Amino acid sequence: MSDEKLDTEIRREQIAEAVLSLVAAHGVNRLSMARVARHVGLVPSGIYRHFKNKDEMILAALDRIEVRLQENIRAAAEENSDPLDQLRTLLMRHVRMIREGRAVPRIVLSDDAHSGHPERLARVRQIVGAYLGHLAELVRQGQVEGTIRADVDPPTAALMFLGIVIPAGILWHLTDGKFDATRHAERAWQVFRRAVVTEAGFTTETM
Amino acid sequence: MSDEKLDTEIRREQIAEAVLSLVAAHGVNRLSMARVARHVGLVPSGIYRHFKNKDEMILAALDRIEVRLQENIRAAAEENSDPLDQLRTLLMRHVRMIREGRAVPRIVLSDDAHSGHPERLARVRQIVGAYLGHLAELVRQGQVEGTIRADVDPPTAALMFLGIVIPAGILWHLTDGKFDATRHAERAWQVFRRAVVTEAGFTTETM
DNA sequence: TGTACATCAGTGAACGCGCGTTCACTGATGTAC
DNA sequence: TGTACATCAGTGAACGCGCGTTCACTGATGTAC
Repeated sequence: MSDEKLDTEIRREQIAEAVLSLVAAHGVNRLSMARVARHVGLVPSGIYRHFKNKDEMILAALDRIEVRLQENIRAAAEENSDPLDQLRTLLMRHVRMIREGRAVPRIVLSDDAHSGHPERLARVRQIVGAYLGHLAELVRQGQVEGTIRADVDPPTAALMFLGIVIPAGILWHLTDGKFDATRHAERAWQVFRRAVVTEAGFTTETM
Repeated sequence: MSDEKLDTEIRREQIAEAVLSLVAAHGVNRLSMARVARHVGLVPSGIYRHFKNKDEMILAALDRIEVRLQENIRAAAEENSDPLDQLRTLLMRHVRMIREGRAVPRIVLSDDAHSGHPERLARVRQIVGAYLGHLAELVRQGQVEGTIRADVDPPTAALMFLGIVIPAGILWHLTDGKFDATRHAERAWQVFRRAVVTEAGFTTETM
């Protein structure tokens, strides 16, 4: 099939990326060892040189998802100092992730596909939990700095923030990309922002 | 297996309900003809007396989901006159649906499981679209009556409303029911309401 | 009320298929001498 | 610089399994006479 022999570290990365792009295209359900193998130019059994089994292969893909989410958070923090601006940047990055394939939400949110695979479920729970924790921390920072209302419960706000992104992703996918996720995110952000911002935050910011 | 012979109409209902409860318990992925058959006391091939194939069986389950959603809307309209109160009632009914098994969101939102089944996808799109339309209409009514801000885009508000429910359902399921969806819904509702209500609506309502 | 018959829900064996996984193998690559 | 060898990524045939679906059948039920 392929006449090249590649180092297992390179292959592992290649395979994990193949998993992400196949999930983006066809969903977790239709992910098979044969498809993944074909995508990287191997024969199905070749995958087993690099991963013990399908579960471990998917766990490797989850690792990469975690990295991407952390990169988002870091980039948002670098580009903005104000927590509300960081949230806005994160929102737009999420929309881009949705439009670029939706692998991340698709693999993270299809609990269905993970049921019966406790390790995967635990990993997803951990990734989502950590991400929500980051978001809540941003809300808390905004409260300390006085731009976000003190009476907002940070975990609630964090989940509501995902509540802009997740349904948008679902609708985007349900309509084959016809739903305008960007426009929804922008409009929803205005509404969300109005609900959590203080007068101080309102006057000092532009968006 | 079963010594009873039942009318096909009764069986169809029974089977569609079995689909819903099995999806609630194990997800769309693990739904098999054999499981459904066992659940209603039949042998797998027995299902084919009542449905042409698996797809048609699932479409029948989708019909029942649509009915339940419409019942929710009707009940909310009967219990409240004010659109904002109707939304709040719907929210709490959604939370109850989540806690009672999550079959509705699970089957509606697992686009994964529907990919490669165009009829199912189209039906889900139609059900979700109609439901969002109802929600947006409630927002519009509130604007006419002056309790909801005129500058809120009704479809955006409708999707944000689902943005309270959907992530709550996902988290509830991801944590095996440990996440308190009711509390989240109540807190998120306060935030959502504050973002869309007018001063008139604020003073005339209690919640 | 009793009998013959048509209907049709339920059965169980069998099918082809795609799946995840195994295993003995091949042969390219890098290393030791 | 050239040769022998160990390593190990990739191969392809084979497996057992659960799946959706089919089909000839059985036998309970309701109806016509």
